[in-house]
Amino acid sequence: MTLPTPYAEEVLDIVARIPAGRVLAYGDVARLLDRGGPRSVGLVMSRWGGGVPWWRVVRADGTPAGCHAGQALRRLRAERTPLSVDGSRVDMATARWDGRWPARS
DNA sequence: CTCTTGACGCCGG
DNA sequence: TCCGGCGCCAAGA
Repeated sequence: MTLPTPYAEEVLDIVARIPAGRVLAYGDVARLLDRGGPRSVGLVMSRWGGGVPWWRVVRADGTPAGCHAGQALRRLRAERTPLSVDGSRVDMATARWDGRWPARS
């Protein structure tokens, strides 16, 4: 297991800040960093995503990525992330994080 | 420097 | 809605 590259550190930092109950698409992370692309982010998550809330990063259409789909859906549901009616994907329209901290009461 | 590899995104059909 | 195809970008060989 090689150490995270500087770019990877930036990606992981963003992911670590996603509030519970909200999500980001791979492409969103890249745009917030204003660097790289969706695939680069995916590559980082596959190698070093284990230390951050990886289930809060999903595809642009709201479906969790790859082999962890089942696990991800479980966790998302557990933290009350808005899901589609059939529960198979995240409701991106309401769950997408804008990069700002949640409004507190 | 070139080529390949992905937990991706978008645009048709 | 569900595919297929092409573009995308960091990393490593």
